[in-house]
Amino acid sequence: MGRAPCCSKVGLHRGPWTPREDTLLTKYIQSHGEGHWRSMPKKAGLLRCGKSCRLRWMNYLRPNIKRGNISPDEDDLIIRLHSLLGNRWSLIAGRLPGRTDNEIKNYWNTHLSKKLRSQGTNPNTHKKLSEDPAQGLKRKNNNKSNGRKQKSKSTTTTANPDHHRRRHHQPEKPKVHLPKPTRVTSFSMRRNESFEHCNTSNVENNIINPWCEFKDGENGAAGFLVGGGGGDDHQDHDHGIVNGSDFDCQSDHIIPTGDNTLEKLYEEYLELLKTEESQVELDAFAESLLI
DNA sequence: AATGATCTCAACCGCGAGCAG
DNA sequence: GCTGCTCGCGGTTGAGATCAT
Repeated sequence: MGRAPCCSKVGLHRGPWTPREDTLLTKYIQSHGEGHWRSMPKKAGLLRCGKSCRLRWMNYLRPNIKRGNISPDEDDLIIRLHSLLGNRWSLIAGRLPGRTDNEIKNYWNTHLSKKLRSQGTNPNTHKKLSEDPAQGLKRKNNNKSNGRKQKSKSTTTTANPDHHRRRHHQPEKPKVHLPKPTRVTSFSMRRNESFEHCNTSNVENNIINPWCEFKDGENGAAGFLVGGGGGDDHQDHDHGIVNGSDFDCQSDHIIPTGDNTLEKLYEEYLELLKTEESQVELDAFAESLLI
């Protein structure tokens, strides 16, 4: 890719993972747990850098990762969360059990930003393009494909027309405070502690409603809402948030994306927007994510 | 069927934060 | 407080897949 490697990788494999490498990594982690990424490849017999191992595990090999088939509800939630959080993919992924931030980021860049654009909404600001001085042209962080000639087929934009119509009947959203991106860590965990030491407590506690946690303002707010997403580097275990892997087999009944849970989440979000103090509350909400 | 254009997404990168010494 | 190491995040890349002509 043209850039110098971040560390010495002489003799290391790069590019797509082979089934054998996947097996080696999976078996190693199953018997030794996560963590120690730097030394892991050597111990596992892999000619990969630690970063690559971690990425592969977090995004593809972990149990309970959902692949593809992003539902309209998830679609909707991603857009809503993006309007609130911006490009904080790990936080957004933390709200979508089983999804990784890399997947959501890709999905946003390849599908959702186009969809919003085709609907006359600036995907960066979530304002109507006609009302947005930027007109969706000022961009740096946007999908590079935006600069490309778009195909006339707009299949990716119309998976569920009714669904999107509903969204755009929403009242005009006030400006949402988007805090500067920052690393989010809600509580410390010793680096060499395996996640098994802390993740189970969340499942046992069965924290389900993140908005209650948010309103609560106690540890749970940071602990849960700070969704160190699934992501290519998801850090749920650090934050004690609940996501797909933490849900384990319970995820389907805790946050089934097909039922009205997502709607409930958004309804509560809308309630915030309706109030006069919504800006203050949203600021507080956004900041709570960064605690 | 061939070819070029465009899209998708797995994987890579640099940066910055947290932690230990 | 400083330094070095490790990890996590978000942006970017490019090979392969898909589409249009």
